[in-house]
Amino acid sequence: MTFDRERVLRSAAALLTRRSTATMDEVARAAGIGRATLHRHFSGRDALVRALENLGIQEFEAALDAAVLDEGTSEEALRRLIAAVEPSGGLLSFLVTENQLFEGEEVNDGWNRLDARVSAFFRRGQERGEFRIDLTPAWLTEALYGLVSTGAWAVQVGRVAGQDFQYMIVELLLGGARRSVEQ
Amino acid sequence: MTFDRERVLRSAAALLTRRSTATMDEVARAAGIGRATLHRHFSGRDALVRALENLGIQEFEAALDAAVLDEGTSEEALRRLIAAVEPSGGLLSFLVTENQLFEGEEVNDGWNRLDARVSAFFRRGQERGEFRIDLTPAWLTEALYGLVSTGAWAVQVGRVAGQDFQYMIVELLLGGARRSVEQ
DNA sequence: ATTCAGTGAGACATTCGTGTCTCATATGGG
DNA sequence: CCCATATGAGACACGAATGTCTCACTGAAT
Repeated sequence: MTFDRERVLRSAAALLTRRSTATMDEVARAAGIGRATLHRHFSGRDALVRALENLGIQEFEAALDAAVLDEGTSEEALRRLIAAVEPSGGLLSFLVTENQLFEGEEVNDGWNRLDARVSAFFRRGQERGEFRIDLTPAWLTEALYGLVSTGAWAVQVGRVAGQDFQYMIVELLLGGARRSVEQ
Repeated sequence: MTFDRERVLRSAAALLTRRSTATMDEVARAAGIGRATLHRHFSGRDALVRALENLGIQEFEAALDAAVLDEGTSEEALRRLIAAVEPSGGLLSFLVTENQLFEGEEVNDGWNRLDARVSAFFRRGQERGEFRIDLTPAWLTEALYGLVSTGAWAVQVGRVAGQDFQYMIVELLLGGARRSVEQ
């Protein structure tokens, strides 16, 4: 089979999301390639995880771009962001729970850049009077990550229907569980 | 040093939350005991993680009991639950991200029981008209776990002040980020 | 048909974590 | 004060995963 880097990384992400301790051999099998081939393209397990980090950062950044957060109301922008980020949910879920491992410079640079963008988005929303000011942008950012990660996990294990992913996350993040007069 | 099972489990949870791949030796060092002693009390790594699972389940169950969820409004009950669960935040954070590894029966029994209680709480709240009915109890349950876990993590790495833990989680879970007329 | 780059399978040595053991030491009770 | 229990440190073998290598084979381009 011809080597398809993108495909290999996808299946690796899917597998590692389920079992973060999966063997290099298992990762290779899951991708339908031999262990030797896997090693030819990723010098080691670290390199593989690093590549997954970069892929996740790149996809999240692309989602941020695609969502054009400074257009329309903050609520609309958030809905666009969650929609854009959904396909990367599994990968992000893996990275959020695994990012504890690395302290590489470029990786942290990448996350810091993303954090800054998301955080700035929430701050803008607060300044515009669309978001509550008693919840810090840093916390809202973390909560966004957490909910996306939790949502992707819940969908993967079948606790939540895949078609509800966006709605559940956005609605909870925006409106919370309380039943208010507007609902 | 005299062996303190509780203390060892606590430090193990704290360490494993940061790095889930930490060595048995590192776990022992972190607890200030020798590796041999650790092995004397926990026959192996599996047994250690299993003990952490049981401790977490036990603490969460105690928190559920302490919160007397069927007393007062659902909102008050939720605030009590989050307050009661805060001390176990780090441990739960570890278990939530790590429970993917095990498929043991008793462990799953424990989680299923907890899931059922939390889920039933949200369903009751919906029936009483206090919680939105367009978010499923299963999702609210997962979101609760996710936010508690994310919150504990955010506090641990210093992104959120420890004293804000309860407020941030409860407010986001109940009211969301949107600024509404009642705020 | 030939060549050649890339692949899969397997063998191999190495590293690392684990689990067990021994022994000297310390702590605590009788 | 003495004894018993438990601990810490270290040595050891074992197993698993890793990383490297070789070799035969495939498939595609020339």
